[in-house]
Amino acid sequence: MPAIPELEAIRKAQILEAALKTIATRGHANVTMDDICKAANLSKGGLAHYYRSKNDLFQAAFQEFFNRIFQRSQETMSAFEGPMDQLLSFDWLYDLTDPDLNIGYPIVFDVMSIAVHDDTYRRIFHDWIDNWIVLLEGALRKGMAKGLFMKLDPESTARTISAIYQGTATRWYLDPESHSTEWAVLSFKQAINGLMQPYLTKPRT
Amino acid sequence: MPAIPELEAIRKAQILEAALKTIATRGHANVTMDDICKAANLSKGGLAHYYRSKNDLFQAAFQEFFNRIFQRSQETMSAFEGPMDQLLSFDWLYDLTDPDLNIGYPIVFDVMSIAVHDDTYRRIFHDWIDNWIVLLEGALRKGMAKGLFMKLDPESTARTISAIYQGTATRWYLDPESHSTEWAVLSFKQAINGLMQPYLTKPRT
Amino acid sequence: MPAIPELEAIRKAQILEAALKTIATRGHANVTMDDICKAANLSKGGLAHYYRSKNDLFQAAFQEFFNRIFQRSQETMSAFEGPMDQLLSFDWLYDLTDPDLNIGYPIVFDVMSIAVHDDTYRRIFHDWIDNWIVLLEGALRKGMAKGLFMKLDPESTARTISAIYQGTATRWYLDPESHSTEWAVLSFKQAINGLMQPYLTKPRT
Amino acid sequence: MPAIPELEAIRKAQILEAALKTIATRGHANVTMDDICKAANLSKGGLAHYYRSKNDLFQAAFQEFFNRIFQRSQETMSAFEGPMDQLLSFDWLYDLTDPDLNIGYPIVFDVMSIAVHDDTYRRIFHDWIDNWIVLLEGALRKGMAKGLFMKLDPESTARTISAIYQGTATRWYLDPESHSTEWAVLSFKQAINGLMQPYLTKPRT
DNA sequence: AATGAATGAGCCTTCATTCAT
DNA sequence: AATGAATGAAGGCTCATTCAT
Repeated sequence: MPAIPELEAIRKAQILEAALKTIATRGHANVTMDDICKAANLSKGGLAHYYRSKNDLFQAAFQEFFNRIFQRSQETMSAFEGPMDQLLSFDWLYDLTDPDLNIGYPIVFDVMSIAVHDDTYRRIFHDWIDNWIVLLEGALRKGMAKGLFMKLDPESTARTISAIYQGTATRWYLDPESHSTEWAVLSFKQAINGLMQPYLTKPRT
Repeated sequence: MPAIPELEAIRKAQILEAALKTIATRGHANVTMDDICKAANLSKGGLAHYYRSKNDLFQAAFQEFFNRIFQRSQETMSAFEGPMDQLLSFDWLYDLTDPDLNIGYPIVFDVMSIAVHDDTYRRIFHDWIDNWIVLLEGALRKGMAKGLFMKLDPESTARTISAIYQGTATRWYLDPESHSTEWAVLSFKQAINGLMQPYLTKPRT
Repeated sequence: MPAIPELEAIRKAQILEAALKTIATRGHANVTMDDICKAANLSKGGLAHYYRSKNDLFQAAFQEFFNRIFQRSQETMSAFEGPMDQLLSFDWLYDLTDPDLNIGYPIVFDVMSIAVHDDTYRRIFHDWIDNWIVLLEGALRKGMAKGLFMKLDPESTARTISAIYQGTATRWYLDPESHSTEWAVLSFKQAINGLMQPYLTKPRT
Repeated sequence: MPAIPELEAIRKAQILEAALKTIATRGHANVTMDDICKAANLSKGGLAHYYRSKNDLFQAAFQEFFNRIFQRSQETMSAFEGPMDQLLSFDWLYDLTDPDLNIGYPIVFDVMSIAVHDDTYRRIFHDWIDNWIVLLEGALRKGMAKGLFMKLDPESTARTISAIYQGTATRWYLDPESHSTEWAVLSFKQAINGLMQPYLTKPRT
């Protein structure tokens, strides 16, 4: 009978937060359990009480991160009405003052590099993408229904849009001197332009 | 007075090859010097004779990889004449039977995740991108000069194109079940459509 | 003012039982306090309330075991009348369906191996042996008085008998495929034959 | 190409020696790898170079011990001619100044207690016993052939003799105050008396 | 009386690096 | 040039014990 019933949830949140912050700061390969203990103000044993192993903790932390990001994406998107505005709502990705994003880019790069060799992480990555796709698909379907967008396969198109977002954001994050926010936003707009209004173009084969 | 003057070059190539293969297979964070020794058919001491430290070796290996990739990009591109064909020549990225690419994706993911926390690797990544940009820029300038492409800032456009390539290729590699090669190629074509022939479109603001 | 006055005794019995079962199953070196807690359906703190330390608990458990075994030995022996029958009554040692014996062999092996390096356990072992000796001595004295056994030093002879019992039982337990119960019983009978009726033999020097 | 080809054998012997000495002194459950490193004058890494894990090392050490003991038994026995003298030759077991025996008793107790829960150790124990049995069987067969001993099943009888040896030696070692060497030797002689010359007795049923 | 959260020392193992040969 | 023996620091994990509730 725990004195504080929510203690476990509190501690786990505290630990995951510490883990994400530490991993984002140093990179998952350079993070020790001790680092996380210090960041979480807990002893080794205390941490072990909540997460059996480093692997367990890391997976939980990454999962937690993507849950959070999905939540944010959903909220931000639903703040807009127009389908194109919804697609463009993801320019919140270009704001490093956002605490989620601040840790977000390092985390995403870590997950991708791990996913190459670890199916569990690959799954985590897939799930995040798939969730993202569902959001984009919604906007696309609405836009197509309203005749704003050309009728294309919504899922495929959503995947393209999401890939372009990630491609440009990656550059923007890793080499901001050569890739300004303006460049990123414009690149995206131009690219989906060709995607969403192709009836205006002479399509190349 | 070495018996075989080129021995050093031979050994270094042998070691770098072993390192790249091993890193690509297991991920840089999981590779030990012993792994590389075995792959290179050399002893610890033998390896140490050519690369002072793990860090030195890894940097040299990653650098070697990007040199190779740049070489390949350049060669492949110059096999084409038309500017658009040159831009599209990078669909060799979608062939995992290519030995460079087979290790390429894991290496790139590793480099990006390290680059977040290590300026040396960030520089390696930058340089690769910049080299790539120069190639793309060349095709763009030619296309613009010939009136095939709208006149835009060539560097900025090259960066966009390269980012889109990487964005779609990333998805294609990490989740091939949901991202077919056809999807990747088509996504790219549609995206640069909006980019390269905007005079055919009513640009959105 | 405890609600149930016998609670302490109940809990201690419950804990000792759990400890013995667990130690017998896994070996004392592999048993954690947590293992015992689970077996006893008690929490760490609950257990600590009754036994200050692991060492305390283990000693109490081993002591409890030997008390129980002595009790059993005494009871079984007194079910017989004839001195030789009493000596032979210890063939209850060859019945692993007996719950005491089931845990008994592992416990005895553990105690002996600990006793080598720990005087407290050595004492526990000694006391058990001495108690056993007293029982055997009784039968021997009676047999000698009745003229059934040759007159020898009763204690020394009791120790020999007990040692032979343990020697054969050890083999029987650790390698039953090569040491059948019949072998054990017969070995014992033959051995004490030479011991108890030496007047029938031409003693060797 | 090692400078000293026998280095591995030397180091392994040195490590096994250190391990046996340490285990015998403190008991296997209380021995750390560090203890053994110190006793072997090697660093942790140096030790790991020769034995992958604690488990590996311990098994090798115990195996080494029993090999040595068997060797000794064989040599000692073959120094005698007469079958009975050969059976009695094992009274070298009652000499703790013997360096093998000094560590031998603790090792044997450890092995038995581990064997209860670990089949590998059970096997080690079995093999030792079986080797011992072969030696004793040889003497028995010879004695039976010469008409010195009653004709019994040699293996079964050898097992009885060996069990009695171990039974009495165990007491002698663990409680020397109550079990003198004289007691042990005499106990053994009397016991096998009943075993080997039963034609002189009125066998009990 | 009893819980279980928390501590922190201790241990096994891994591994980059050094160095004698 | 090359080997591989040896070092020792560092990390993940276990676990007996303590203590607030």
